[in-house]
Amino acid sequence: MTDVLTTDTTLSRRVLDLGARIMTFGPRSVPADLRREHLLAVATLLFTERGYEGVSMNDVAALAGVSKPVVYDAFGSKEQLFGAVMDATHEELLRRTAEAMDDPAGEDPMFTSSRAYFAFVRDREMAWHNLLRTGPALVGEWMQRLQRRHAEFLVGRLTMAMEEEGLTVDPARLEAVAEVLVGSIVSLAGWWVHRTDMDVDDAARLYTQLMQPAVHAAVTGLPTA
Amino acid sequence: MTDVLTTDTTLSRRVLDLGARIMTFGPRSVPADLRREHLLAVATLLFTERGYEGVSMNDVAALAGVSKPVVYDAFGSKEQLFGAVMDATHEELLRRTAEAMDDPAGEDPMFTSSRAYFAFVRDREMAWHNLLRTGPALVGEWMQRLQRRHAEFLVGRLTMAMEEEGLTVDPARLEAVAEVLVGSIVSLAGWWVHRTDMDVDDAARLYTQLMQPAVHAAVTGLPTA
DNA sequence: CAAATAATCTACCCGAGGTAGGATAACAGT
DNA sequence: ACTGTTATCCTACCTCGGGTAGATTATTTG
Repeated sequence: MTDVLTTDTTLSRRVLDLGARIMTFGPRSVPADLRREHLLAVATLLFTERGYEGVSMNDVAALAGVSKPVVYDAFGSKEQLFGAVMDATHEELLRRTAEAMDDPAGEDPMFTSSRAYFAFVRDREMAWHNLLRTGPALVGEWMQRLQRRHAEFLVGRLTMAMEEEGLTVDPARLEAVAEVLVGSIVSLAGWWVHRTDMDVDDAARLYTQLMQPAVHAAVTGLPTA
Repeated sequence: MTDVLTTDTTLSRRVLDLGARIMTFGPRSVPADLRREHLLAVATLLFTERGYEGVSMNDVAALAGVSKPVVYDAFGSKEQLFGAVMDATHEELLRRTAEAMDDPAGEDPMFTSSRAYFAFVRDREMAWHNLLRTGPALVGEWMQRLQRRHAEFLVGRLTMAMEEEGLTVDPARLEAVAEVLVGSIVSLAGWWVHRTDMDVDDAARLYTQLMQPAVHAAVTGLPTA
């Protein structure tokens, strides 16, 4: 509740800059888009630090030096405000990966873009966690726990399968494979569930066709196939 | 608010059964575990139909024919109640995929288990959507929108890459690949972010090594490699 | 310098999560 | 059977936070 300007300096920087520009307007009445921009910066800062339910609209208004209805005028609701923050943050993530794709000479774009992705996650860890992964914190974390559990289960299975064939694989790599398998099936299911032209078997076939090679690659250690 | 017993007959069935067993206790005072089981069934039903924020603790208490503190006695908070519901549902999902893995003779376990997964999603669509995917509904849906957007972006890129090499691929298949790529990188990043022994490049290398073959498989159409 | 419009504030509503404290039922031991 | 203890349950309340009504003040336009 006291000093908020702890972690992400670029975020607080932005808040302060916009705050300064607003100060130049004498008593009050600031153009709507500037206000909006400022509020967005403030909200991004707060949501990043404390997550969705850790921040009240009063907090946002207070830190922006303004009263609540101003926030509601600019963004219609808390969810829309949060959505705008997510959008902006995700936009930056996408931009960074896109740039990385065709940036240097020769390097595999899949490698460079995923590197950009991981780099973003690392140096904006709070944002990634509170904005892009677990919207509303506690329940979101529960969901991750479930995925984790699923992944652990798969690790067990994979280990068994490996042992049967007398193969040994780095455990960390197995974990990674499991994680990728869970993430991709969840994601694929979300895409597939609204398609009427593929039945369950089609989906399973597709999934297997896509991910089987990934598992294979992890086990044999071949870079590309 | 009126009839709740619309979609999932097995859920409402369970609620009614437990309700009946409770009726046999004359005036009142029902053993704690039975109460708990009943409440869990009621909550599962409601959350499945209306999602996390569509259901109040009052709703749960009312449909269970009981007063609010009873619910709070059994499960400490709304989040814990929802968590218990998630746990139980996810448990069933896991059980079904696990059974499918080593069930029949000979078939590829990756295929059979993923088929079980997709089958679950199809015939428990509300549960999958409201319980396992988007905990708190509206914001969760926003997150999915972002992933969707990311996937669409990738579809564009993949299409370009294909065209450059003079390849043509079924658009639906491209979408599936994109979905799988996004889901797996999100998931892998969530796993990796707490590891100190892998830097950004390691992560990107690993991801590329795993998923490159998946893309390749989609393009060439080879089932397994 | 009015009239219309934009920006802002104070004061409030209300729904929902959560709890305090008491009442009633079930059960134990004597 | 009676009494003390424990388990179950309810009524009545608190509080916090999202959201809004309506008045107030600034800014622009004719």
